[in-house]
Amino acid sequence: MSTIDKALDALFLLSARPQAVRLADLARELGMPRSSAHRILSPLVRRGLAEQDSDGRYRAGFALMALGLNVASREPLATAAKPVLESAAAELGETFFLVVARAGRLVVLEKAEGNGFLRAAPRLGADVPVHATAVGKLYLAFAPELVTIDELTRYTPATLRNRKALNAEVERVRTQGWATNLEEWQAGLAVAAAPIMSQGRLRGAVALATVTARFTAIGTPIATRRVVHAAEGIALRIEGRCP
Amino acid sequence: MSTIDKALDALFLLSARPQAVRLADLARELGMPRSSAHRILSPLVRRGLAEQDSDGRYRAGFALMALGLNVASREPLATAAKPVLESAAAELGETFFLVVARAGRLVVLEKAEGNGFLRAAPRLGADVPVHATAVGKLYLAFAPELVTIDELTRYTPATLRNRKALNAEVERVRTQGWATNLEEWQAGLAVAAAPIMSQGRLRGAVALATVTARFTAIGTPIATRRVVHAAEGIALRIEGRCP
DNA sequence: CTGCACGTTTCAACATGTGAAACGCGCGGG
DNA sequence: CCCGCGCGTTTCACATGTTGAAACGTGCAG
Repeated sequence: MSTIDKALDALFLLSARPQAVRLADLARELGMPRSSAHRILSPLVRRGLAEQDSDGRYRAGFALMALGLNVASREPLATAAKPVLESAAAELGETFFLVVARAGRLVVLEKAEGNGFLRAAPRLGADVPVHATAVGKLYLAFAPELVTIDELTRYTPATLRNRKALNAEVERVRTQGWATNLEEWQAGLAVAAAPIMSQGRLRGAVALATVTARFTAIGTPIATRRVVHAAEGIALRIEGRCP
Repeated sequence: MSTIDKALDALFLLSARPQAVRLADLARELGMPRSSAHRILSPLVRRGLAEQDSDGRYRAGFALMALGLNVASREPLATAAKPVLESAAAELGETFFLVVARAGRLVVLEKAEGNGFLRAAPRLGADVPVHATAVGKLYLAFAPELVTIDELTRYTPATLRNRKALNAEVERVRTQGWATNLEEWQAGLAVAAAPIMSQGRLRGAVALATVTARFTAIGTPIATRRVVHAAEGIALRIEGRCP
């Protein structure tokens, strides 16, 4: 294990902790003496990736935030999607977001939240399961090689938990061109999603997420039409055929 | 310079680049042979902090985004501020955001954007200058030890560029309890900001940012009253005295 | 085919990281 | 008041990981 790996271990550990960590604890968890942990942390602190509060404890630093946001803003898909998501969210008053596959996982890249008191508020950069979400079904239908699906974890009673049922659902998604998720991941959460296709390949997906009650009030036809429209709008934008 | 420093150099360089970088270029910019750059990158790639596209070029990885967002969500001030910022933004239709000082610099921690076609859209995690912003003046007035101010860069004709004028302005801000910035940083941008005080200390600032024309239409009294109200609301929330 | 530039791998020389021990400090109990 | 404890930090002989020229395999242009 290289020195860099050890530093990254420390960095990930700090980032995962909600509160500041004492050097002694951090050293114990990393399996190294305090002096080594201290030496490893000092370059991280110097660059602002880690910080030390007044009583000596270490926390993740703000420079991490700036680094991470550079990643998001660098994605042309995210910048293309933002206005489209916003106008869709403003129109229906519901949350729309953009999800893409990276390294086999589904990541929330951009979002525009609805205005409800109760509303979906996905965290940017957060992971989303494959087999229990509308976006996951789209990827399984149109680009299964881009996602890895380890096990069919049961999130709710509605979660599809056998391959046969999931395959049938994916087949349906492929023919109809959009996907839904009715409380299969989280109780009370209903989602409609549409694929963003460009040059014959799946680039990402737009999803509309809301409380099940409001989803049924809106109606599947209108919801799916709206996400399909948004996805097509984004596809046009990334192809440069529409400003 | 330690190995970790070199890895961080590479990481920051990748993050700063809008596009993928070739190994040879990266090695040249870091002043090291390609083999060293390659060895340094491999742990970064393994952890997802860097990625390689199909033609071998390197880019910043998505794990960076997740790391950075952990930092933001860990801040109790940000979570406390979010609903307050949102209701203020919804009420006036203008952008409200939360700024705090970290490591001597002013960082945008949370935001709620307005709904105008032309609107302020600060980037989370982005830096803001001290001497040419409303929030900077608040920090100079109430917690000057938390910010460093290197030189009075001239951003616009309205930027305060001599210490005497700046000190007078800061003095005025201290007595009135809020600050404004009328195109001192960016042409066309007007801001009103109020301090979030808790336990006698400055914890951050709420800012309302909009186009100058709309700012004058709203009027300084109303704008400042709204940011002061929002700042006080956030202060109550972080003290746990209000849900 | 030839030449070039790229990303990657190798390995002896050597710079760099390692960790037990010690330091200075703040704290709480005897 | 002093003692012992645990903390973050510093030190230094030792050994481990890093270095970089060179070579390899590949893809591409002439």
